[in-house]
Amino acid sequence: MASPSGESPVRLAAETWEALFRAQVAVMRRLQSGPAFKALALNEYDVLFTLSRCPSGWLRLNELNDNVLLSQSSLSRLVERLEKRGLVERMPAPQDGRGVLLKLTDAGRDLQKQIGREHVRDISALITPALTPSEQRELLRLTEKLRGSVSGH
Amino acid sequence: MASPSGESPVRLAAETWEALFRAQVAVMRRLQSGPAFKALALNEYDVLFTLSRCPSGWLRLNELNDNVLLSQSSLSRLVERLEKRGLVERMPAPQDGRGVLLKLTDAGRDLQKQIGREHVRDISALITPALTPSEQRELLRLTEKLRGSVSGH
DNA sequence: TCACGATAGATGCAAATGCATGTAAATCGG
DNA sequence: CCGATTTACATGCATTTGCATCTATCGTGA
Repeated sequence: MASPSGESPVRLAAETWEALFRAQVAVMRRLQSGPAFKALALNEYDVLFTLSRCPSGWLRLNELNDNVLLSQSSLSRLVERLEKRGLVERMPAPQDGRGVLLKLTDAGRDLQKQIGREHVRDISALITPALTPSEQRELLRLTEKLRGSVSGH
Repeated sequence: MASPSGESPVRLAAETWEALFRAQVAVMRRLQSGPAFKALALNEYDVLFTLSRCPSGWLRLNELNDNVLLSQSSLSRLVERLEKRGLVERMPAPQDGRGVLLKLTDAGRDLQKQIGREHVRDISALITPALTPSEQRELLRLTEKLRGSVSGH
């Protein structure tokens, strides 16, 4: 408890991260206990979700890896599993002989949509009673700003 | 892209969670690439950290499990590993014959402090340039509020 | 053009994780 | 007080993960 947070900038930053991380754990723990995660693990759903948001439909494996908290090799095998289950499709990258392009199959898109709907419902049930719309917008703004600063080198 | 976020409450909540989660992933990815995580995996450090913050020094295994994003069985084995490495000590719970109490050993406390220092430095280097102190305080407040609402049933 | 270093992804292997289940102790209902 | 249910933690086993390494391709400088 007790976070004076009027102290050193270093301490404030650490407390802020700690709070962000714990909130993420608390929400995630609740989400994972729901039925939406039976069919697909978090990281697997995350890959389908990211692909579903991709405008061109195709995404490079290494780009995917920036979004997901997984090592390169684990992502490689995760995608291999998704392919075996018929949820994603692979294609060698046209401009780069090393690369691999990924996209959702129809089955993958359907599954993502279905889980996504449940997911959104669960999230809303957790967030809406916790924060006012105005607070949510502020949290959205701050976390986007943080992410932009951190991943944009 | 495009998050008008003036739409439905459900959509706003989902976008807020998405942003929070991605920010967490982005920061965590950077932290894990640092040298502070060589000695100890995230979840292992997290256990030592939580124990270090515990006022009485002793913590029940199931209480620990609320803080960490791990299944009960995984936490059980993680603690077993930490004990084998001499970082934590176990004790049967006095009031409850089923329970197990945990505390840091001196070696565990030292290691936590050492990694914690590096950790705080890395976090500060990521957060401080991203958000003003005032923004950090607001993010801290919002995430603590969210966590309180979610974990407090 | 070609040797060299960097990058994308795959793979062997050991370690970590989760699910289902087991054991023991606590709690509850009658 | 006793049997049934629940809770806390441990364990067997299959799956997932990460590290180190490998192969193939790309980019670069001489």
